[in-house]
Amino acid sequence: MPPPTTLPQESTTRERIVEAADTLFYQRGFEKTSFADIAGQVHLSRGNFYYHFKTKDEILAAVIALRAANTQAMLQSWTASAETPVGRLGCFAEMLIRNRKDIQRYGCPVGTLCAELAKLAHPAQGDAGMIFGQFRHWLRDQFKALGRRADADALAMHLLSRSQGIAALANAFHDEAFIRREVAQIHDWLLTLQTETPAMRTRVNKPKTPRP
Amino acid sequence: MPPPTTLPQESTTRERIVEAADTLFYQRGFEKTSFADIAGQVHLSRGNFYYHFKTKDEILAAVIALRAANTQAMLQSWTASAETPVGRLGCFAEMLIRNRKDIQRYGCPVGTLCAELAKLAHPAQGDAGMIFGQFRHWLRDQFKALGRRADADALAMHLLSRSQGIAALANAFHDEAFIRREVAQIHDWLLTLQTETPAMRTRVNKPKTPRP
DNA sequence: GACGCATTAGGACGAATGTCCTAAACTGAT
DNA sequence: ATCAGTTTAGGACATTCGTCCTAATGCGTC
Repeated sequence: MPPPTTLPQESTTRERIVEAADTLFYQRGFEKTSFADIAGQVHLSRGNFYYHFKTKDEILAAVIALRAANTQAMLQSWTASAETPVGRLGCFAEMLIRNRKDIQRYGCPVGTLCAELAKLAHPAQGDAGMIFGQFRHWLRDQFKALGRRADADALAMHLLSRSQGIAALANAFHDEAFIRREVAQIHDWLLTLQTETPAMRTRVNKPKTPRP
Repeated sequence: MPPPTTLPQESTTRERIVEAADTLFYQRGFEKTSFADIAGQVHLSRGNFYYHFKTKDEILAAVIALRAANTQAMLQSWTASAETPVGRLGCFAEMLIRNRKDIQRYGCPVGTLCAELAKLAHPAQGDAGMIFGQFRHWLRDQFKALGRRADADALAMHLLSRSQGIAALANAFHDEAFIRREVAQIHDWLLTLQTETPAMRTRVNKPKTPRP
């Protein structure tokens, strides 16, 4: 068969492997998930993995790439689904509500993977961090659209940080009410940003409180 | 030898094992740290561990107990070292600055351990979470002393959550400036709490923004 | 039917792991 | 010096891991 410029459907099997690995890496962690675990989920023989993925790090790279693609799609859907920057930022916050059950059980998929890879000093650490970067840049764009050109990145990091903290504690305490309370706070904060006067903005810029 | 009511010095070796395990669990994670790793640090033979600790979970329990004791001591020192509740809460925030190097490399010791144990569905999950509980209750007491009797626990969870988010992102991005910026924000926020009027307090209580 | 290629199954291999046993070494009291 | 109890060293054990090899199978094309 001549090599097609675009992959045909190439990968029913490969995709199923990557999706199973994605789920297992999230639920059990990267290190704890073995070839046998993934093979069991996909009903494949263990040794057969060598055909699709020569090493475990290759699977990890594929999972990170999948998550990056899913993240990009999600960010685009948020961009399309809300008219205003505040509405879009609200979509980001609502993600914590939507995924609250998984978050309480397994934490944030991005945060826990980054933390694990950091401890392993794994080469893919930076690639995993780039998923955070996707959120960061998208959030930054929304804050810029809000008129917060100067401190858009700081605000993006702040909001991302808030979401990470909420996920971490919701996971540790299995506390759904806490998630809802904090997300409501974030919505309130976003509304104050929308209606803030330019004079209030400048106060927030460099070192002091972005009025979280 | 008759069993002394208080342990003598019982444990130079045992203490050294637990301290080495504590460090390694933090830097490499619980699963990734092996008996051989700890033995190497303490210059002991691997098999000898069976004498001191019959299973890896026993070492984990000892490490968690050690961390709980260290946490208690730290909280007491904060209580003693500052006159005002805001000053004490500031000590908590400053911990992020003091430990910024380790946090950037390995994340928060408590948060990353809880996250790992949650994924392993480990029985000691709740014990590790109790270290978060120590911080939570101490913070709650400080907010109560501030006059925030009604929403003290929510404020404690909020501040704890902020610190977790900061640690998570500082770890992912290796960004020291971000830590300093966010900690400065927290200090500013604490000052607003100190000077807030009772009228402003009530607005904050139940569901809406505790004016983070 | 025969060939070529992609895919699969099954297992071998060495290394590492947690656990456990046994014999030696050390220690203090008699 | 002897002895009992504590501590240590060294290695056995079964299991699991990531990796890798080889033979068989499926399948479309000639």
